[in-house]
Amino acid sequence: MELIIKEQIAEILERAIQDAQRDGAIAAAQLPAARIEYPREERFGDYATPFAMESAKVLKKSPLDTGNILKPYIEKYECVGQVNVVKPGFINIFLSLEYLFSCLKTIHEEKDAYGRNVKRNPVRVNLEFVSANPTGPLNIVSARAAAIGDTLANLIEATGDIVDREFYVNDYGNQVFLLGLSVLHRYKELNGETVAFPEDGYHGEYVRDIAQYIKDNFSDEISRCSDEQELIDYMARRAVEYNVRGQKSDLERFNVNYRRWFSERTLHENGSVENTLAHLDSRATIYDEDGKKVFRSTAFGDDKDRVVVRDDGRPTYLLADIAYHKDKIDRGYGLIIDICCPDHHGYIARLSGAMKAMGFREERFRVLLAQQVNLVMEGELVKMSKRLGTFSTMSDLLDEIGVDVARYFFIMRSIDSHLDFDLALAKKQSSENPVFYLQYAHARICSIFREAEKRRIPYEPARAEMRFLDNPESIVLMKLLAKFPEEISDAATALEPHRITNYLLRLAQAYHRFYTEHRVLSDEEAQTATYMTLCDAVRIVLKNGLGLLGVSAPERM
RNA sequence: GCGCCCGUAGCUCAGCUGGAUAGAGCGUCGGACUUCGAAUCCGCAGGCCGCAGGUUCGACUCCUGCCGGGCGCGCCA
Repeated sequence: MELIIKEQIAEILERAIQDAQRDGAIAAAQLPAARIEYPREERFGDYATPFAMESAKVLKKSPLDTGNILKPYIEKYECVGQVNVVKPGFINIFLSLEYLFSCLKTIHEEKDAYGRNVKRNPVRVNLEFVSANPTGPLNIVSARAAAIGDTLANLIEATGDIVDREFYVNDYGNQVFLLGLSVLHRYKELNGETVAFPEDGYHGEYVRDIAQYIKDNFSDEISRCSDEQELIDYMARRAVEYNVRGQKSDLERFNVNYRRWFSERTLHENGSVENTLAHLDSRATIYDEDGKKVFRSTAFGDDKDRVVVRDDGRPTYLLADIAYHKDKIDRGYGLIIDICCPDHHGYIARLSGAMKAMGFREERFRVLLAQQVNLVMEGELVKMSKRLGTFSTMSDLLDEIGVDVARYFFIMRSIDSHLDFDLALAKKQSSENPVFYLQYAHARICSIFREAEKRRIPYEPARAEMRFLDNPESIVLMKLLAKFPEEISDAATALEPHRITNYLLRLAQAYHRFYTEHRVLSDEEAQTATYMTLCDAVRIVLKNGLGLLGVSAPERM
């Protein structure tokens, strides 16, 4: 059974047009594609097409006439209810009650799998997100990227593709050196030495923790370091280890699990960086300038060429990152998605330029920018800076408001918009949070089933009858349930996870409305069976939907 | 100066890739529990979609120019 209704309607429309042409009812001309869209208002219909208007010129017919000709051709299909042709020339299509009723059965059959598609030829997708420097704990922006990335991965998987979640660890270069230097300084302090703190060092309190951790566990190995340089390297390596472990556990707590943690260092050590340079060179995109190697990124849309090897022979960060992305290409992914932080957006042009230079098709590389998060605390803006050590960590946030609320809040806004995250509000008014609204709907349904059990009312979906569902509240609810797979598909292709939170909100709202209007457990057995079936379907979809968001669906609250 | 994101109800934001009379939550005000969970529901009020042009049957949506807010513009990562 085809799950995406919109695609079914599109097919029906195509066939209707062909049939009409075959019968000579409309001209056999080259026609524009029959687009399917959603009417602005529900009362107009479930789906609409502007086809009659768009083909007016070619057909030399008024849109209303075309619409009326097509109407019977569309109406003869089982899943189509009413078809209306209105004012400017829209053809509005309603789904039939029979069809909606049949969707309830589908939901009960598929249960946890409802909404999930199976593809014969799934695309392998690489989704890289968070990829914060291993120089400290994860902050709030990383938390947003984590929620968005993981949810997006869930959505793409639900459409039938295969997603590898990946975290790129920048465990190489100057920042790591500075980290080592800072830790060494704190380490010396622990041993009673006093020296000036490194200028660009990391001031955060956690650096002392790392120093203490190293002192507690690795004193022996430290005593074997022969000089300062070796000592710094050692500190850096242990500190990275410590931080990555911390980041990993923060993310796991947040329900985010990676397929792979990719170390930048390995690219330098196994020759990938050099190979990538040679590869780019072989494609004539590298030139020499003052002893440096420069990538001609302007040939691929960047506004400036970029140095990839310094005059002292050391590769830049960009070259390693290109090597990393070459590695992804070589692993055979059909789609590569990066979610990066707002302060990296100037970087996108040169990287996607490199992808083009390596012959990777443009539309198969997507970079999403997870916009900034302003943490607001009682009306005050909280500044976040790792360097200054004045940031609030992701783990602090989870302590404050919990995983469910945090994930939901980060996902509920479009990825493009800056997010004002009012911590005090999220915590204080938690009972009025949208996430609780959704969870409440779920718990409420579970409660009905507990009540039924108590009263020894059996659950008999087979006895459900369509006639009890012919009322506005049930119809709205069934339409939403039927559209779940379509919502997933739309959100996944647009790479916009926030659409699912909006959808679930509408579903919960429709359910609460249904609940106030209709008594589920009544003396009429067939009606009870019908409404229990409907409620169960809502419960399944809520649970599956919340699952995609990584938010729990409690049975009682 | 250049580039990216944003500007929609008092506040926070949707608006499904150009469609019909612009929506929701919170907040304000007014209603609804002897009955399956009132963490709920119903109703009222609230708008020149930043401004000005352009594209067309039709623009919150696309183009151009301004105004305002945020971020970036390293051979740091």
